[in-house]
Amino acid sequence: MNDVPATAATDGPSYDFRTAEPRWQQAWDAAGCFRVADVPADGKPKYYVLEMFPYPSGKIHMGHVRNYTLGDVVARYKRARGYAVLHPMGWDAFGLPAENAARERGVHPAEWTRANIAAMRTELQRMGLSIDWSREFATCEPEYYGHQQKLFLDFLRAGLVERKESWVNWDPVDGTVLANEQVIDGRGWRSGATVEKRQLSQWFFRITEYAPELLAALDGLDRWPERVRTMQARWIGRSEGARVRFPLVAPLGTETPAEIEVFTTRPDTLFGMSFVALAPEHPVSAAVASGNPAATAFVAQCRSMGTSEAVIESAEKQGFDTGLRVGHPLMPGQTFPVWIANFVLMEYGTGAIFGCPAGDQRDLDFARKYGLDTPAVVLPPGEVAEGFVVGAHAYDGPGTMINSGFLDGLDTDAARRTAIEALERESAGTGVVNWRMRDWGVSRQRYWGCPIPVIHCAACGAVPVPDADLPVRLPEDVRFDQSGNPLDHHPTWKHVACPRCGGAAERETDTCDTFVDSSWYFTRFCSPGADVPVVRQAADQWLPVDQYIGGIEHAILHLLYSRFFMRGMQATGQVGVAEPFAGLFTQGMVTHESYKGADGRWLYPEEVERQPDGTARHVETQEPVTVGRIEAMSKSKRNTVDPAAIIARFGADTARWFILSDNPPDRDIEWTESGVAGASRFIQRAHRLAAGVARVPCPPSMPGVGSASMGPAAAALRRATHRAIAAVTEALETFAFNLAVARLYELASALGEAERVGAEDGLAWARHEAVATMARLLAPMAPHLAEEIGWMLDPGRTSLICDLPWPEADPDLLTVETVTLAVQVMGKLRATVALPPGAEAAAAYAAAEADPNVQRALEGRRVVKRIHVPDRIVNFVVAG
RNA sequence: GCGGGCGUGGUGAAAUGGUAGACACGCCAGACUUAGGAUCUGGUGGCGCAAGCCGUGGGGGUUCAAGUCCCUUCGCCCGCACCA
Repeated sequence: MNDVPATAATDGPSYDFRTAEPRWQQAWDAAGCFRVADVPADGKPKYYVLEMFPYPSGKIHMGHVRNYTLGDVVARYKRARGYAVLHPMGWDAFGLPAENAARERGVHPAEWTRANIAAMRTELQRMGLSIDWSREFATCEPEYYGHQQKLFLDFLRAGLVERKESWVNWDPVDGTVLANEQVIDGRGWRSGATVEKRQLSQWFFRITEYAPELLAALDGLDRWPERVRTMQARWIGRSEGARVRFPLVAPLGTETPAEIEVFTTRPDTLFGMSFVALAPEHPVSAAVASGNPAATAFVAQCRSMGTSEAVIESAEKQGFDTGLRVGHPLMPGQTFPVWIANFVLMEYGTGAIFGCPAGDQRDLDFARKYGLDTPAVVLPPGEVAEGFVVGAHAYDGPGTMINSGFLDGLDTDAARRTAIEALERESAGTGVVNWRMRDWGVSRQRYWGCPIPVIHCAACGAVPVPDADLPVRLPEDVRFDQSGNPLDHHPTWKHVACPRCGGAAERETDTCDTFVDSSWYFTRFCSPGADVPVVRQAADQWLPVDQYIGGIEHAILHLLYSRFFMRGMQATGQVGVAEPFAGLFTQGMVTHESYKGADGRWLYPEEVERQPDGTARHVETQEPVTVGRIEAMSKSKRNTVDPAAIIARFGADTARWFILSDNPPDRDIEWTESGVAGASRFIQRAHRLAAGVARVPCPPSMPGVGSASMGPAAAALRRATHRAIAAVTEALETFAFNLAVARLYELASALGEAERVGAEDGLAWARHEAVATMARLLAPMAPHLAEEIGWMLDPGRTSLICDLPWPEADPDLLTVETVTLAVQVMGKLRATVALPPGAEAAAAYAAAEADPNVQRALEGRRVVKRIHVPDRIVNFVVAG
């Protein structure tokens, strides 16, 4: 069969993504390609792909484009590999920005949120994501948060929720509690008011119950980044040590404890004690302050100091001598002073420490400043006990105990154990494991959140809302024209009858931290329409999430809370597994140059044009522009590029292709005009190559590889095609999407070369095979183009590319005719030789030695050793 | 301070201990043209006419062979942090 000569590639229409992309999106939708059942019966293995769901701010940003493109590549690839793939999308729709919009623009949070969702849904759908949109939900709708209230009550009944007093950051102007992150230099981030510490009654999830398990199970999360596991482990913060009680020599009265309990990881150094230091918020500090203006002033001063990094760094150790003294359980008759110190944290341990200046630099600085003792107790290896004194630096390493009574002569570890035994014998302390993590306070004095389903009754206390009365709906008619929580100000909403006694009672007006909403949404996706939080069968089918993808910024809180929530849901029988996310991938950020105008204001990229000489000018004014750092896109720096504009101008496939190319997905990527243009050119080129092939009908039969009926160019193209299958598959399996892109560029180049060969036996068939394969390999990354190419090759087809199985490489075609071996002399490259694959060592040496360059390098030298790595390298080791 | 990561061409980056720089951007030269955000071809780590020499932040080591493994040092980035 004769091939029709290839026509020039430059004619014919260019790829019109503007019509093609919506066409294929509709085709996928009409065919229901990406829908799966809650409990499928098709026997396929399951794969649950999830990207962190977006907050509906109104527009998608490039971080979303990257996140959802990465997830879509995985979802489409796994689907082609024969998995039943669950790939849903929803909205993390509660939160403060909606309330701010209400205050600033008078639009109701619900209205604002729903409009944003509608706008963002359209933008996401234009990306051509393989999402089962029938599962979509928003956390702000009662159909979601009502079930969350049910979970809250289940957790309450299971003892995983409790109400307790706690210190909070209170913004007196906004009338609300602030998270630590919302307190900036001691002031509320919105109001600017000085934040007060208040003790409030709050609802807590008892996440500390699971601290040991949340820590231990990290080891099993072998498809999580090491970094994230380390961050979580540090957050949970397990440390072994002892609690030690020091009796007050003269107790302050019956209201105040008669002893001070400290936590220490170094009970071995108890004989090195020089003082006790209390946190300013410690009850004993408060008791001292109540009768002592100087102490009161000191405590107030500590409280006013910010907790920001810079402040801590520069803050000097400061203390206040209370005049109190404590006894020592292991040193009868001795007493030590009790100080209040600004460096002791109420949040960690017991809020009190014993100071051992010899073993802790902080304690040493403090002791030196206030003239306290600094007894040495640990002798570092190689030091002599006689005359050993504590110098400028505390020693916290291992050593031998001195000046420590019955511990003398023991090494540090043995002393630790012996000291704990002694403490326990004296009933003065006990060995304990201390955890840094604290319970999760979820009460927020906000309107736009999930109402906590509890009713406060003067007679019955906090009474759960009966299940039959769920959901507790947010009232729609609320006002945002005064500070504080609108739910509190509502004239009627909170006034209800007590479900237990029928008396007058009040609803809880606090709403849940929005982290609660995102702690179980992935379970809801398994059965989003159910009238219970989750259908157990559906949850068992899909969970855990096989691949979760999102930003590193959620490495701790969101992921830890979700891990806790799954355990709670397991304990209450909702789900069967404990870990929500079997695989986690944290993507890098999308960055861009930043620009500053002559007036010092940030400029958007579209306001700036680069000059040929590398400088930049304002598009309109032509004033010079300063090119700033390349950093994460952010509204404040205005270095953002709008995905909707990019998709309108270049198409979704171009945006997807660019965001996948160049950089590995876990690294930051710089968005550049030239990069996008390059991606766009490839999309057009691939289309053009396919069009050139589609113009010639595909011969019906496949010529045998290497047979006389197949020419060398055809054979080479077939090899390139099958190498591409193997290489792209490997790249997609390992999240090396940038390499998958590179391998497809190579396949396109091979097609281009074949195009120039002209007529050759078998080439037409090989070109069809190459293009058809390229379409399928492109499909996870540039799905619209893939469908378009598939359609061009076979306009009458009824199947979609996205429904085809993943191609398999023919092993016979992965072999090569010759391999190039590097020939080294003493490790230096001297030549390369071409040999058939699998050539024996003798043949390799012979070929190498025949090379003139090698001969010159070996001349006059004695070969003492020859190395042969098959198909790789020959190395001659010479003497002289 | 603690923890993690990263240093490779003009740029983004590749590289099971085995030819450093795949692929792309940019640049250079050429071809073509219905001048397009084209397309196609060739070239492009440095020095050198060449043979060749040098080259993965610096220094040392292991090895026939090191970007890769080990030690050390410098620089940058991210996270956490008065954690007892």
